[in-house]
Amino acid sequence: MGIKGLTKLLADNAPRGMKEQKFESYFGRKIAIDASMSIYQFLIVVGRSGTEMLTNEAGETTSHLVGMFSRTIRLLEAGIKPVYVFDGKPPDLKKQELAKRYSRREDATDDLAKATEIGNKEDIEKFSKRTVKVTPQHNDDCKKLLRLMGVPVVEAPSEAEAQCAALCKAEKVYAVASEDMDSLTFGASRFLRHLMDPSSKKIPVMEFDISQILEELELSMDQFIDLCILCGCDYCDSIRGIGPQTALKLVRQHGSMESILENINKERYQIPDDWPYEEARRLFKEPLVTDDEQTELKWAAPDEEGLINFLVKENGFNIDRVTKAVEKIKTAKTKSSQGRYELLSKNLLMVNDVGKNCHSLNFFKS
DNA sequence: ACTCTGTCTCTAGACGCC
DNA sequence: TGAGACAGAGT
DNA sequence: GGCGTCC
Repeated sequence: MGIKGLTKLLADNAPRGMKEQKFESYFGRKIAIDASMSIYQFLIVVGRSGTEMLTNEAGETTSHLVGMFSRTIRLLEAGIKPVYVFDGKPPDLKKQELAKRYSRREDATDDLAKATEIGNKEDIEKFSKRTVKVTPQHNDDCKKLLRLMGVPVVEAPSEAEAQCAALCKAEKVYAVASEDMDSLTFGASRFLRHLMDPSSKKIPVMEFDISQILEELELSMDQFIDLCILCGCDYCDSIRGIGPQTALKLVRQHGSMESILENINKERYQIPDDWPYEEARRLFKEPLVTDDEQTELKWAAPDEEGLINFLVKENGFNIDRVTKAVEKIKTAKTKSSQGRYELLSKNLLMVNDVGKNCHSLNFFKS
């Protein structure tokens, strides 16, 4: 998934487009997050021991709810306003990639069966994680949870990453938080990695600024998209023998994919038959996203009764934990409700990029 | 020397208690 | 899945 | 920091 080798390419060629930030500096910010990606991680790791997971009385998995609940509280307590974006129907070009993932899961399922037969605990642990799949039920559970928590949910018509980027471009959120580099290819103006990594891991939040990156690479956005397709994306094969370095060189030299295809040595580089680079390009440049100006993202008060019904009664959560969490959400809401502008003007919040970015009112709104 | 490819590896949440 | 380390091959 | 628990 994502764009092959793009992190390193940017680190080497556009270092000024990436900067380390403190987790705390996102106080008051609206941040878009790909929900399915988060759910997937939770299912892999939360409360897992072999094939055993956290479950409710009916035996249904609750790991995704536990993970989503505690992470979201953590974000709210940091004054961050998360927007979770859920996947819709994947574009046809992604079918190949999805088929690959499906077959990998099939392999893992076989490996898991063997390991279970032999009783190899380590292998059971390893392979069971690879069989994880996010189902519509998981998604629905988490939508319900988030709505009860008063956190906005966006249902993307197609790719969640594309919808996140669209929210960012429309300045409805400040940035997209993801581990997936194709957020940049979709045109997110700001992109955060490692936002969720605890400070104990000593990994700082890395903020990517697309306009700075383009400036430094001396590429237009269209050229950047062609660069990403050449490096290798989810939508089509890349050209054998062309990696990040060569891709960057070719785009700089020829300016566009059409020109590259006209000019490169076709003996050395085999272009795949019916290579759908134009379609891939279109999916990055004009992805299917909802774009309703009316939909205002709202962070509402938590529904305590609803949360107790859903989490405690239906899913076996500890009631004290839930009521305490509700208090945390309320406190966090009060604290951050005065907003970023007031805190900045009172000098209660120190950030290092104020002067550079405060030319627009939207800076404070998103 | 540089770049790409394949293969192997590890890794993946959050919290609180000790 | 991704990303780092490494060996090996091609230019 | 290591380790068990969350459901």
